[in-house]
Amino acid sequence: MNQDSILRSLVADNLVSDPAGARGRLLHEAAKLFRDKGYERTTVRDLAAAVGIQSGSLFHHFRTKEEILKAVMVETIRLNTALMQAAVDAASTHREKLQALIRAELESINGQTGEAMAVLVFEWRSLSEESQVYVLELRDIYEQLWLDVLETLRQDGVLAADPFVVRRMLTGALSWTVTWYRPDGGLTLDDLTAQVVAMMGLTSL
Amino acid sequence: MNQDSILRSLVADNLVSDPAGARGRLLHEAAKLFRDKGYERTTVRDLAAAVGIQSGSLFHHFRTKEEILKAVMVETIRLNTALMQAAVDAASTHREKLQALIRAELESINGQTGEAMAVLVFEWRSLSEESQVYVLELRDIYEQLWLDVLETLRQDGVLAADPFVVRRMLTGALSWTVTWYRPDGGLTLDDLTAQVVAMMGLTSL
DNA sequence: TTACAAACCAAGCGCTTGCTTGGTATTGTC
DNA sequence: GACAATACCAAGCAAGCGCTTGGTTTGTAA
Repeated sequence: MNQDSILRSLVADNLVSDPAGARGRLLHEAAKLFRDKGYERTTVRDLAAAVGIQSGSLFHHFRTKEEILKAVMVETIRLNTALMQAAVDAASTHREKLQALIRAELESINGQTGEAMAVLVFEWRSLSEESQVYVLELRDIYEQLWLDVLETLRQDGVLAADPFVVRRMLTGALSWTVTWYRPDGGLTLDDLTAQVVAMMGLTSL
Repeated sequence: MNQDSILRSLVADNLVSDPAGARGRLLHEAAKLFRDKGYERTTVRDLAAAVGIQSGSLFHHFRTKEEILKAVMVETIRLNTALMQAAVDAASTHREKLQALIRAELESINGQTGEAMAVLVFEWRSLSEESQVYVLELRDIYEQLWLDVLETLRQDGVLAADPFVVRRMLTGALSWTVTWYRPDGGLTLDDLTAQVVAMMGLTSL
């Protein structure tokens, strides 16, 4: 299962919009705008212009502006949960599984889905409370993947800290890369992954 | 130099507003509102109401709404730079200096200045570009403190990763605590500091 | 060709926003 | 007690916002 086939499978199940379709294109542009300007500063006119339609026409596809934000977040989580699951499954040892997770999350944050991931981190408060509840449930599945792997490492005696705390620290550390990491800065994602592993004192893979 | 005397000294030098004064109170309330609702969602009417005046009266103290955001950020950085400097100076060994920095930053993020620190992290994009440049300069001083300490640890052979990358990872990890850490959750800030140190494999202090 | 729904446009409504204005209390100073 | 500076209020303006409306085009299938 490579990344493309995972995406296609999700599209087929209607869990993620086809990036080539009208809805998918809008969500992609919306993610870009939301990341660059913030949700509040992005107007429905901006969103409409980005896909070449009138602002009013947006409301044919989405009932409210917030529904667009929610869709961006929901689809991003769905895609990334699937990608993470695949990354874990592909790795064999516990340490490799962690490394695979770190690498995959860095990829999510700084690669194709980067805009949407940044939105997930920084535009959380712009979601209505009920949407937050829904998105949070999806996120729990995603988080459990991490916690399971970290727990095994703890039992192996490789990790000294609490898995729960470690995961939250890693969430922050990895999310934050979106604010400073640039692929063309002489540091590849593999390098970055290695740095994180080194920082945790787990270099001896 | 305890925290209170540091604050008083900054107030005396007019680098930070007196928390008891009109301006200081407004900035404190603004930080709270900006954190809770976001800068864009907070109206000048909200800000005025929080200190019991009319919205128009705000513009007697600040020329624009954005100037309020900028002031919150600038004063927070000034205060925290001084606090960090004191924390480093008070510690003796290299490891203790790092631990002191971590502890101090956790305190900043989750203690008294927590609202303002959260604003600094999450409302960055709402600053005008020229304000960003100014705030960034202040931040560099602050960051240099960290880099110096991390570099010594690297030379000691205790830290395997690049100080620059480590600092950025720590920035993310520590900032992120604002989204999940609650002092009443059975985990003290000392515990949390210990967890971070443990996560970095530096437990043997 | 006809029928019908999905996709879209042009216009604008009602409301909220940041900020301005002209004037009135309050405070500090000699 | 005079006088200015400071702090504030009450009212509202211009612009921009999310979203609605009524009508037109486009795509699809019999």
